[in-house]
Amino acid sequence: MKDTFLIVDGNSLMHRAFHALPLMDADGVYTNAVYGFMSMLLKVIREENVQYLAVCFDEHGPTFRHTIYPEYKAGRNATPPELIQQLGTIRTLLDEMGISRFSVTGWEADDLLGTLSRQGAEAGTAPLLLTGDRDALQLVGGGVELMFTRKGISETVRFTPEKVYEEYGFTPQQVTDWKGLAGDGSDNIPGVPGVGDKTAVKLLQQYGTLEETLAHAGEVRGKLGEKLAAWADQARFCKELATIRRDAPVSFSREACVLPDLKKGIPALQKLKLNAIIRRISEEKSGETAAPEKTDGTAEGPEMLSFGDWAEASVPEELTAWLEKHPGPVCLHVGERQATAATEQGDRLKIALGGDLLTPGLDPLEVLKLFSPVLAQGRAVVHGGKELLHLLDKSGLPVPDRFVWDTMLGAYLLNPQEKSYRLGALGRDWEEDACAVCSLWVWQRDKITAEGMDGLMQRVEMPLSHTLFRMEREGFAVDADYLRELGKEYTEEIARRRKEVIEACGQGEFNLNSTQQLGEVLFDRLNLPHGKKTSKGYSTAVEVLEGLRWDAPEIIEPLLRYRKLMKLNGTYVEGMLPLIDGNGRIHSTFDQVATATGRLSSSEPNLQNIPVRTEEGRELRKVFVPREGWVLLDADYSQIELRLMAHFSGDPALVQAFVNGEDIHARTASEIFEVPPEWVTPELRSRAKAVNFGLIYGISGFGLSRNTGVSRKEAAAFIEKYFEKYPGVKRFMDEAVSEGMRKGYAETLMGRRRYLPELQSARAAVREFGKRAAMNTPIQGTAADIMKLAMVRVDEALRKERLRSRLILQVHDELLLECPPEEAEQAARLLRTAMEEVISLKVPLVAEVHQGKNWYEAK
DNA sequence: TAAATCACG
DNA sequence: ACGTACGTGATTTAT
Repeated sequence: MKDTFLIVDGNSLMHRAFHALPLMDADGVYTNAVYGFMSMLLKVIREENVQYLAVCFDEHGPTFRHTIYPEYKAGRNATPPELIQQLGTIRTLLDEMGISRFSVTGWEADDLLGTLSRQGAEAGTAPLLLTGDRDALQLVGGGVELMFTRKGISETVRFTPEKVYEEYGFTPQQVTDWKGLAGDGSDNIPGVPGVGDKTAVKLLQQYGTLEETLAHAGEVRGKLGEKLAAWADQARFCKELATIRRDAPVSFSREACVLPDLKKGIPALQKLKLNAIIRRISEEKSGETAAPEKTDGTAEGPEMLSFGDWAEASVPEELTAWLEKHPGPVCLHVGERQATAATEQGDRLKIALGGDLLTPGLDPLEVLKLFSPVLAQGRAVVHGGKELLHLLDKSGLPVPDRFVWDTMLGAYLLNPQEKSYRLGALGRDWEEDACAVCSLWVWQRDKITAEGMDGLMQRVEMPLSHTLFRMEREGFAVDADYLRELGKEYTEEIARRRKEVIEACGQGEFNLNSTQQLGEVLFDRLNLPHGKKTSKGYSTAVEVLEGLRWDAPEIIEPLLRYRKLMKLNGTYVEGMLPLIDGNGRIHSTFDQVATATGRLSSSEPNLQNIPVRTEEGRELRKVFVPREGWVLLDADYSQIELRLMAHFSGDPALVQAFVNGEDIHARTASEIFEVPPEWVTPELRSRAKAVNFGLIYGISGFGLSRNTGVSRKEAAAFIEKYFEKYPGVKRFMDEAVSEGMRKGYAETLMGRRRYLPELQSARAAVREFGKRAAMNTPIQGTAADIMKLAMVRVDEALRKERLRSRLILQVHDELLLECPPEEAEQAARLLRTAMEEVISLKVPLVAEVHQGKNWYEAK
């Protein structure tokens, strides 16, 4: 694997950071752009395993482009003085940290990027450009890739040549042709008058280059042809202007650009009080011997801030007046006996609720109504916002579309494995009031930024809670009559099968549901071979019973059938019927703070485990229907976890397989069993599939053998063969474990963490579990990140396009929408695009969308 | 409240 | 020499 050489357009990144972050004034020194710059740089350094680093800047004064075209970049707004000041600061800081910095009088940063990336590629590194300037897209290719900053600073999109084409409709080579035709307002490059972005793309798709386009100007009909002919020279000139030079007077050397130990830069960062950056650097490895730090994520907790005396409101006017006097973010809490509000500045207020003759208090609903303006203005800080949204909605009050912060979600990101996310459980013995919310908020926002999770918080978890609220409110229609009908069939057969089993056993009545009693009858009285495990008796799990098929088919067959139907009827029919509301819909709850990996969970009812694997169970999906006259859309990611394994490992064979759109399990079979693709039987493919799953779960020979029935020896051989054929995957798995040991946690692509104290355990079995979790969490967790972001995007797009279609369910890698039939096609397109383009990886993401009149059909 | 079982990704 | 596939929730029985 080549070493990554990160080349940064310093000016571009500073501008992005400056405009993305609020102006922070620490002792009269503006540091928002410096902070944003360093934050971004660190993020990329960590995520991309950067070995070499160079930061390029523009020099003051005219460039060679100005000498041939004095109007170049004319009309631009002057750089604000607060930014100019920070440009100086960052240069000094980079020098003090020992990070190589390039700038040459008369040349722009772009040209330095062009030159260094060419030299870097020639020297055998993998150059990666970091910029927010689209001009630089022309440099992509020949081993050079580009990270484009988007939406402020916390999100980046990676561009390969293919991605450039996908996104813009032209190749990197055509960027200059495109600018020659369409021009560029921000650089004051005119292009051909009357030719805009779209026309330019169309021309280039037909003719390939600017020169070819101009040569065929005669064929182009109408005004466009005339314009092309008339402005041909200007177009050629503009192309030249837009062409980034790759021969600037700079030179790359590994010695000069090697990434320094960032810890050495801490004193320089301290001068600027960039504490969040310092904390992040301190967590990074430095050499081999860095001791793993606190591993449970609970070493330090939030402190209760100090607040002034309680203001008390006993009439609505007092509360309203207080809220109006506090224009910034307000932390809110509505408890059993009192409602409270608090601000970061230390003001607080309480209102007694309920009340009786002796202690008067306001109506809770009334108080909620008085909080309403603060909520509607999006300046509320809350704990458990989704529940509050339901409360507001049910009270007929306006439902806000955003909060400033949700401390429940913050606590989850900081440690997804807390026992409870109740407010009282998070701070030590705090009262559950707005002061607790406020204290948590202030502490969390720094901590989350310092840990690189602000983007995940702001762009994923916070908006997702609103999406989930809407999904829960909408619910999913069920055909209750059909469900009851199925229940009747199940119940009848259950009774028949029960009799059959009891009779066949010949030991009199006993409770078939009791594994203990069943075990006694089967293994003690009838002396069937109790093949497997014991703990408080014998196991009667399906695997065990299946092993007894030949010993006592007259018992086992009806027993298995009984178990199956019992499950279907008990859990899915009996369990679900009471949950249907007056409109024939069920409203599952999506828990956003339930899992260690970042996935959602679903309960009451759990709609994420509705049967599908057997035809019998699958029938149940016919009861899940869209509302009258509408249709269901079902979209699922194809092999997202294996694709992520390909992305993370970068293993060429695996990446290639996905890029080529191959049947991945068949391909794996062909590789590890060393047979030509056309010889791969279903049996071989299915074994390979089990191996692939095993890898995602953190492979072990024993686990694979138990799950597939092959011998341990064979299982071990499969794994060995796999790692031989896909060495990148082996490297990735080893790296995941050692990183987990080093940092104390596993991390996803978007920076979500799961602490792994198991890796420090004295018990080998626990440590082994920790290792498997270290391998699995980045994969499962990143898949969760991606799906969550996709959901936010889909929801956002549906609302923006004013469609009536709505999201109603998520099942980890699958999304369900219900939509009016006339919207189905548009919604399907929107779904697929949003899901596939939510992030750019080394392999394509593929989403398949199906439509149907119930869930059975749509899947 | 825990353990066993089984439904899903 | 440890003893395991990763992540969930619902139901039932037994304690």
